[in-house]
Amino acid sequence: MTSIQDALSLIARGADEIIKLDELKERLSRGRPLRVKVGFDPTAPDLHVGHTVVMNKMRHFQDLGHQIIFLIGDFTGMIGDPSGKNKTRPPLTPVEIEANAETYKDQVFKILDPEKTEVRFNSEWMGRMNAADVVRLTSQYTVARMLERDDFAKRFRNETPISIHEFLYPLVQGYDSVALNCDVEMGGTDQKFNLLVGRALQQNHGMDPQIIITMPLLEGLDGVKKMSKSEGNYIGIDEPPGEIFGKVMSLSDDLMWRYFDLLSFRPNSDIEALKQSVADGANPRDVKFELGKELVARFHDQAAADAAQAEFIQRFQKDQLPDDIPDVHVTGDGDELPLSFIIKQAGLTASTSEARRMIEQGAVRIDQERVSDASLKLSKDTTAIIQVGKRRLARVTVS
RNA sequence: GGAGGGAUACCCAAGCGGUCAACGGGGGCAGACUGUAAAUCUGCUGGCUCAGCCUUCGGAGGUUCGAAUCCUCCUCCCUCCA
Repeated sequence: MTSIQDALSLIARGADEIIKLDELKERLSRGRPLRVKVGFDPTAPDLHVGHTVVMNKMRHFQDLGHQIIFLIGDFTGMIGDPSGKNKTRPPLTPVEIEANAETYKDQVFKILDPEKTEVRFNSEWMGRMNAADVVRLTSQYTVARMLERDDFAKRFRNETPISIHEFLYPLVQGYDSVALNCDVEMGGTDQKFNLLVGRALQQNHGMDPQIIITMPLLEGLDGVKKMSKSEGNYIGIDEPPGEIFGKVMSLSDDLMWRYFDLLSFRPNSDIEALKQSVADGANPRDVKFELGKELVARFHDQAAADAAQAEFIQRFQKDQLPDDIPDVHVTGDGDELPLSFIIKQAGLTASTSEARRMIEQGAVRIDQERVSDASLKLSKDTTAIIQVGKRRLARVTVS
């Protein structure tokens, strides 16, 4: 049995804030499994490693024997979380929500043990509410307190529109905690306000307020903006091994440590040792290899991780061709076809104009030989490996 | 309801009758370099089987030898007043 002290240090690792630590300590000392909720909007079915920061923490709780509740906000999804932007999201159909929820589950269970996870939908209780119930819910919080929330406050001050229904989001999320009788709720730092509303509502219902734990938001590959699909700066957890590995390798040497802190399951002592080794002159690339392998192994398996590294070394360090090269067939009128046309037809560039530019910039190689003539033509019945840059290539047959 | 401001390529943003396929920045891509798809430096960043041709500046018309730039109408967004 883990001691309370050990449990606390594991829970606190990487957390941005715990409100309140004393309550958590007290709750743990009760000796029963805690009910720990994390909610997700089923808006985007694709998860990226940024989402897993919180999931990793769920995993910690699960490992400590607590009850994890994976709440799918199918009802709140219709509102759209006002955290951040002002754009109203289009409402999802039940079918889309169901499909997204399934995808979510598949991906989440790469980290969590499905046997020990309670999956719930908040339409379960929200869908049953009538107008009177909703009025009762809204009576439990004031406009003034709503406007304490930073983004509401800003929008109000700047006279940017705030729709009334947006106020419902935090209330519903808070009510979820009442309905589920939660001891703990976690989320990103941007969720802090919503999480706090849960505490207030629980108290109104005569319950002990939940402890809230916020986790930092992970920066995207660019190291500046937070990771998000729309920014394209993400590592998706269902991406192929080579992609995950490669994207980790594209992290700047500085940003890599942030990823270690928030994504690695390695103990702190390990990470400190790695930092020290780099400070002592070790190649940061090799440390990055370790991170890349850990993530590939988590979302695929160890063999895939080793293969991804081997492939990376072969391709980018030794500049050799990969093992599996896609075959593409290109056809057109005339006895010979312009190379730029072939490159585009093969899907290696978006347009022939771009293909020409690539050729002019020395990015194109045919059977490993660099080509510089943008008006080069290839005769029919040739088969060659065409490369555009380091990452795009195909074995192309012209006919 | 009234008054005013704006809509330019992936994003931000110049341009205000020809020299504009459209400055600059971001992002992206490529090259060089390298111990990395790090960092740094450089280049490119409408389309086309491309020494030429074609289509772009919210939409539709119009003025003009010539328009992103002027006029008319339309659509959408924003600000202020009520």
